[in-house]
Amino acid sequence: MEPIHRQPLALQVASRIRDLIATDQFPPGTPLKEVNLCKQLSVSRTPLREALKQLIAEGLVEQIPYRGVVVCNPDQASIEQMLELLGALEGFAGEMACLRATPEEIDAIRVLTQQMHETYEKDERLSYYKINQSIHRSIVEFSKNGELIRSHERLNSRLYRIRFLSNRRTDRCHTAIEEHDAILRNLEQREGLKLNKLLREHLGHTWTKVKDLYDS
Amino acid sequence: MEPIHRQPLALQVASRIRDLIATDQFPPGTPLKEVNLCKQLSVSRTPLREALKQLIAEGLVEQIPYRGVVVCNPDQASIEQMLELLGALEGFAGEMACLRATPEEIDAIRVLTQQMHETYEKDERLSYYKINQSIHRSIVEFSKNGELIRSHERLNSRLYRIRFLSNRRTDRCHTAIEEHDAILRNLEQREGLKLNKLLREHLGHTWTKVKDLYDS
DNA sequence: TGACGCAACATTGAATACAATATACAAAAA
DNA sequence: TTTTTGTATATTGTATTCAATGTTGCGTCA
Repeated sequence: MEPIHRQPLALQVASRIRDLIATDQFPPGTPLKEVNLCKQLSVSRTPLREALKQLIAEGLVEQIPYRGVVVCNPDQASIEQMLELLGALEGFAGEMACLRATPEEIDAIRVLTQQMHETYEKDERLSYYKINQSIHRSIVEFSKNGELIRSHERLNSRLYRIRFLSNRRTDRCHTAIEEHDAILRNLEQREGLKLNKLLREHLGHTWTKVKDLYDS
Repeated sequence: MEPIHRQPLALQVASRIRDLIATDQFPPGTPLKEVNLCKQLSVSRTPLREALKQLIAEGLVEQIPYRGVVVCNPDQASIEQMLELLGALEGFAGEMACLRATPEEIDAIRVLTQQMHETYEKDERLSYYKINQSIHRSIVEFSKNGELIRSHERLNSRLYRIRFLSNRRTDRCHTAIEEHDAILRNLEQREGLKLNKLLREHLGHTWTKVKDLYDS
């Protein structure tokens, strides 16, 4: 039988705060005062503090001794570095996926890419964004490397907000679609090295879009 | 002016436990019982629990609800995946280092490589191990990507113990030395792609050595 | 008028107390 | 003898309390 998974309160609290940051309800710089949050979330300070410790370890918030915890406001350089690393991770994952993905898994990517086209045509920003994320996450999963999957997940969650804002506010661009077609093709043909390069460049383009958002 | 860095108790506790795990004083499977550790470290449960939360986030220990925290005992598959990822990170770091390292920084690698030779000849295992670690850490630093540096640091700390044991118990092998010479050469000549490949292979060889240790 | 110092307040850091849950062992029944 | 069940104990999960530290604002003195 499938065992029942329990969620300690601290983990639930951490997830909640993570979402609040990702959706910009807690924008960068927001001070996370313990007593306030306790009341809002109806938990006591101990599990809240443990949740904050976890978010600190994830790099989503930062703590200054005796000054409290605030939502991180990564500068351009940090975001560039994060995207550079994300590109390296996804590129490597793609390379491994070419070796390890099953035909059925590649089919799944094909379906998602098709859906991406449709949402792009209809200019459905949110769906487009989520499908895009699914594709990238799937490729990483198909690398079959659990450590890689977790590392990618953590880093991606820190970039979620900024990419979300970028997707919503910048003009849609067709090159991203074309790149995804190329990604699919190279995955189908198991061209690991090319796919690696392609994914790294793809993330590089994401950076230029995010940068535009910052500069404006 | 450089601000004064304070160390909250929880961070100090986390560092201490990390060391205890790395040096095998808390071997895998050791249950980390809160009240015991409290007394041994002379702190109360709150900072200890916060420290444990951090170690959980790092993947060094795992927690089962209402069952406590135990030191992780990664199986062969996990270690292989971790080393595979570490290779990808270091390879990418090397590639970036070729673009960004200063001549002085490359000099530093040269010195370390020379020292490595000396400790190898004298069969000074511990020094050899530490210099080897320094070289790899330096290359990653010279990538000038803070995110990459931190990711590498975290993953490396989880592998510290197993690599330490491997270094101590397996025969020394000359290919590792030769590989380091090649690494230095390619860094000097800014051959990013070759260095990337080289570092990935180098970590792959580490895996075979660790695997031998497990199998015996 | 400006700067220094003191005091009150706010907030985090740490410790302790209490509740919930799991495990182990023993007793009783089949 | 074996299995089951209940109870005691140990351990974690959570809440509350106390202490340490930082900040702010006001008053006083130069």
